[in-house]
Amino acid sequence: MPELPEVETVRRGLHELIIGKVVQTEQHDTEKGFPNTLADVSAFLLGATITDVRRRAKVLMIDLSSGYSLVIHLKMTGQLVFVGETRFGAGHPNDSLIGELPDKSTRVSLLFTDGSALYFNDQRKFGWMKLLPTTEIPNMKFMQKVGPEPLEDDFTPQQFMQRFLRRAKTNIKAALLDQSVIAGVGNIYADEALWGAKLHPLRLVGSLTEEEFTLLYHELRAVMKLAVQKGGSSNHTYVNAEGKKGSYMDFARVFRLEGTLCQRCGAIIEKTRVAGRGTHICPVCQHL
DNA sequence: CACTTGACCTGTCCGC
DNA sequence: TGCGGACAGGTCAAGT
Repeated sequence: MPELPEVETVRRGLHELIIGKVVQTEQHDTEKGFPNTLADVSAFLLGATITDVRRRAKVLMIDLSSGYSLVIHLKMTGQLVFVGETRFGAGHPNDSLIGELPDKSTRVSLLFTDGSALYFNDQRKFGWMKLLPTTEIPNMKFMQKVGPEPLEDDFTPQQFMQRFLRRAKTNIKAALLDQSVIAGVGNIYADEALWGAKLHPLRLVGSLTEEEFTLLYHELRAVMKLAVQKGGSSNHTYVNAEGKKGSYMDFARVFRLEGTLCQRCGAIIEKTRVAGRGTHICPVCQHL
């Protein structure tokens, strides 16, 4: 499911909904195949108040008054859904895509003292939720190597180009997806940004001109900003903190549009495979 | 070291 | 209607 815009949408929703809530009980999936470290340290979870909800790259952090944080990666199919003013297991927003919670893909349930709840659902179990001291988060392996946030105001085209040149001999799509180059880009927004910059995904990073890097920088930021504004993109699994979908796909220009006409030149959009991922291009605009 | 590929899981869709 | 295989918005460990 989620790339930076989707995770940011979830973060904003949770920030509105769960700050100040006090954790009363917690249940988690103990099946193998779902990695989490909640069991060992639940003493730092129960009775704690939620103080902040943050994001770095595609990782969410829910800070607690105990000095610990829930650190969450949704990977492909993870969802964090808040259910307000109900009892455990009862009810949900009327326009939600989510049925009654918890359900068979619920991995973690957090019940708050006011009767509301937060559910971590994950069909494919790639996602994870860990509880660790807030001060330890920057020491996580992922945090050590992850690249800069592309939407930060102080992120410049020069930085952008320099980060990519670390991967000069691979193709531009693989480099965009590499979290150590730039944080938060995934398959949707990689394809959308490459179309915007008229770059073929197989172009070698080292072959791009400074002008092409600058254009890609602006296209990537524009696409991600629009997606945040639209609440992200939704397939059948992505939902925000209220269980609702985002509308970016209404604005997509190539992603999952194979067989339709390129809005820029009228050629037929094609789907191929690059860096092991389904890849959508306009074969005319985005030449090698 | 840089780069590519397979593995982790479950569900769905598509062709036979 | 059933079955096999490919594939799904991510990342890491292993391989070359």
